[in-house]
Amino acid sequence: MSPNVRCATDDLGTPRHAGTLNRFSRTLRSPVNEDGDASEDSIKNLSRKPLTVTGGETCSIKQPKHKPRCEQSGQRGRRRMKANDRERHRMHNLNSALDALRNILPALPEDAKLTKIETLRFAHNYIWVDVAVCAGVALGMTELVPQLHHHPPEADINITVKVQFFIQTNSGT
DNA sequence: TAGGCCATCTGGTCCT
DNA sequence: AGGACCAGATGGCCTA
Repeated sequence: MSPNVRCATDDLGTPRHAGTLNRFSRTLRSPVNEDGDASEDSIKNLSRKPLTVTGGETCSIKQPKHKPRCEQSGQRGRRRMKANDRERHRMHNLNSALDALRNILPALPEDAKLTKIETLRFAHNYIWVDVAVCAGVALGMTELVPQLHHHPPEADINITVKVQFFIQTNSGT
């Protein structure tokens, strides 16, 4: 089942998306593999240019951001570097999971890549409408099911609210 | 050029 | 003690 789910307009509250909803026509920002593997991206970013940073635990001078702020030596330094490594790996895993989620969402134009927040909101909407369709079928609201698939986002909100209301009002019978 | 998104570093907190 | 998780800070990249 692959309902024509769209992101609700109010789910994308950032000014960038407000009104236009043109995220699907956006060009691909980073060269992630077509398989959704972020490894290439990660490699690219690991080799980024040195950055500068202010402040720090014991260092107040500007230092490259993607290098340790302070000279990592001694046990403390080793622990910090190990922790950084784990954190990097953890975030890569998180990104892999997001890519997997992107891959199972309804097809998008090839040059579009949902951002993290868009992916989560899209998935949320996708699940919600899917549940609403199942509930509508189960409750005999067959006239609403096609609308769930074909109405614009604004209508989706109204319909899902209607379904929710219907479920609530009929749950006791 | 501003704003959005992102990766990374970092210190803090909680848990085992 | 060490690992997992989190949030803040920072700066690069990209698009409008």
